[in-house]
Amino acid sequence: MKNLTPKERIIQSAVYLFARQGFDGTGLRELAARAEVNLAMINYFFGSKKGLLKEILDNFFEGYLAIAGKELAGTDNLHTKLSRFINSSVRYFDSGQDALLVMITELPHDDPDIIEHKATWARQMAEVLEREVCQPLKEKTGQLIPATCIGPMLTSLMASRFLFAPVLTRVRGESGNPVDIHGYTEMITSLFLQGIATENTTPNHCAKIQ
Amino acid sequence: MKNLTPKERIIQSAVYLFARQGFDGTGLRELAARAEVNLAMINYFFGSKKGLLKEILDNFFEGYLAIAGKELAGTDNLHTKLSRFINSSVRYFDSGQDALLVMITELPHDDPDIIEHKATWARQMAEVLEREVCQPLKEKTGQLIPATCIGPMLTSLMASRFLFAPVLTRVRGESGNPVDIHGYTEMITSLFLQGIATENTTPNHCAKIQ
DNA sequence: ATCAAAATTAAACAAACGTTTGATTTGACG
DNA sequence: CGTCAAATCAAACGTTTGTTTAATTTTGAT
Repeated sequence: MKNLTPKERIIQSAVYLFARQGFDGTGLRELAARAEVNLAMINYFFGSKKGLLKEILDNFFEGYLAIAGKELAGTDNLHTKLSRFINSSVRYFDSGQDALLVMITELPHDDPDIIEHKATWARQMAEVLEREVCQPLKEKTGQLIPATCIGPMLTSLMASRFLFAPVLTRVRGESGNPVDIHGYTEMITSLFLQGIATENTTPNHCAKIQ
Repeated sequence: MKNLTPKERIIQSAVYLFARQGFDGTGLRELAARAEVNLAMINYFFGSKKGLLKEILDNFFEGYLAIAGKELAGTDNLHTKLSRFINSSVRYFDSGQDALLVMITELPHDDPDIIEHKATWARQMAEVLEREVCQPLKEKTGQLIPATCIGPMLTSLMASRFLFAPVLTRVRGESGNPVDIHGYTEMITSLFLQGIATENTTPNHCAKIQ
């Protein structure tokens, strides 16, 4: 922690605190203390508290969009591409759970400074999905499902474990998470591609979950 | 609005503001002004700001749990029960979008006063899911998928449209939502039960999941 | 009409908020 | 060594925060 630059320490501490207390629920003094930085440095580096939030959101979206661009592009079949995308995304969410939570909890808020910022990222993501998922889906199966539906659905689905994590640890008590991150990824992939199998009589009995 | 009791006006205004600005981002004076109520009445009725939040969360969870209890119980086959549950839940989310957003954005926060409260509701929900979904699923298909996974997955999936709504209106520009609430419900149901169909030639498309 | 309980009010409280200022320290380069 | 810019600091700015107090009005039952 101490080998990081002050700016990095601020971001890291902010992600940690914003995820647990919310953006408005975290004071800059508490943040400065945790980052072991003088209070004034936050405004010095980021201009304002909102500027700090913007940088955090940018960091997250940049990585997420890069994954979408990389894993969904190409001429492989949709099944494979989506499988790859879910794998990388869940790993990305897992490696930066706090940043994911900050992104999601700030998602619905309508602060004019922030919402256009989020919309810009969402537009780019929708573009990729439209081109690499929705179009092929339409051509192959005739399904008309807009990117502005499939994006939120996929993201929410993949994020569910992390979004509920703080509550679930209380629900399950002392026993740890019964499903590891790999099992979780398989669950999401299987669910998204084949749905919950409610019958075993189906000819295509796909991979048993877990 | 004015035919509501002061207490009802406070809750209604709080849900509205909390959904758009967050719990900590909303001041009690702004809230009191919107509810056309004296500032002190909030603490008079709810004890504290947090007490108000608890009541909002209670209202939401009570309705959601009731739907789960009603639609998932019985001896109908899983497919039918889940279909019913998704239908009712999405309608419930849609009719109280703001309350849903408050619930979701407050979900990850670890305020000790609130988190046990949320865990209590989550436990009850997990109980219903375990009994009515996970057990039948195990018996019929051999799938071992815990309620603490399927609950978050289902809830997040159904909530995705509303969680992203404030951003999506900016993404799509002036054109309204291209998918109405009925189409959305069908989408979620189809996805959850059958997955995204990536092929129109169905037989054994179950590729290796990474 | 009376009276106690409930509801409503204006005013004040200390604490915490985000931000700014101006001085001081640091580190690299000529 | 001197210098300039970046970095860091303590201190204070004016607001706003959630909460409490005490007084007042309204209500409903006797």
